[in-house]
Amino acid sequence: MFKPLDPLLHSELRLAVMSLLISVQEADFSFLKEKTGATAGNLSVQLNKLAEGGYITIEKSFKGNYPQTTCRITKSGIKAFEDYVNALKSYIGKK
Amino acid sequence: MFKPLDPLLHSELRLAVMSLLISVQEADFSFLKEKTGATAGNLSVQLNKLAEGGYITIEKSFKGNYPQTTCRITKSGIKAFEDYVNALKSYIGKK
DNA sequence: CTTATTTGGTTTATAATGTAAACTAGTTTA
DNA sequence: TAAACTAGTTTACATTATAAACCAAATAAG
Repeated sequence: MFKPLDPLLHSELRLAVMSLLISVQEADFSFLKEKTGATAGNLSVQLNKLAEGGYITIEKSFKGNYPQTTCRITKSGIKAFEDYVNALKSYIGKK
Repeated sequence: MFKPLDPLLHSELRLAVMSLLISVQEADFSFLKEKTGATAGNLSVQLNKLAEGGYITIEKSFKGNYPQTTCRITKSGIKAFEDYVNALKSYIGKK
């Protein structure tokens, strides 16, 4: 009847991040912060959860003098996102 | 960019309940429990939250000797569900 | 210079949420 | 009449989400 919803994706902020990363393939912390409107603290926590789950990679480097955190979605992240969307359709109907 | 997701609906079990009530218009506790696979305790809590939010009504009666809890979706519940689905599309793309 | 402000975050404390287990109240079956 | 079942509710705990506080360094202002 209802497919289970991956709890790692069933979160507004994490879902927004994944949605962005699917379309851009690479994004830094500030970009994600601006696009999602999240606070830095919350974003930091949620990015780490996605990374722990293997859905994204987090790479730290420097851009000029400032530190920079770059996120990319992984193969398994793309798969998980697609599965999540399909599961959702069992709840909301696939219009 | 991303529309906010109604937190009252952004819950696996509450979403499943709303999904069922949209299609059947009326359902008793046992029916919802069976279809969602939820535990009775969890279902009880989540139904009350939906009722507090005005998304469903809960009516208590007796069916034979047994107590019976009947749920119906409200106008505002239908609206909220539709809004939620539309908001979701800003995250997952409207395939 | 040196102090304030900004960038780019992380850590931590608290509030909100979700869930199962335990409980209530009564009914049916053996 | 005792065990098991229906139909839930309450409660306690674990998980999650979020903002506030913090940190380190860079830049800007006086």
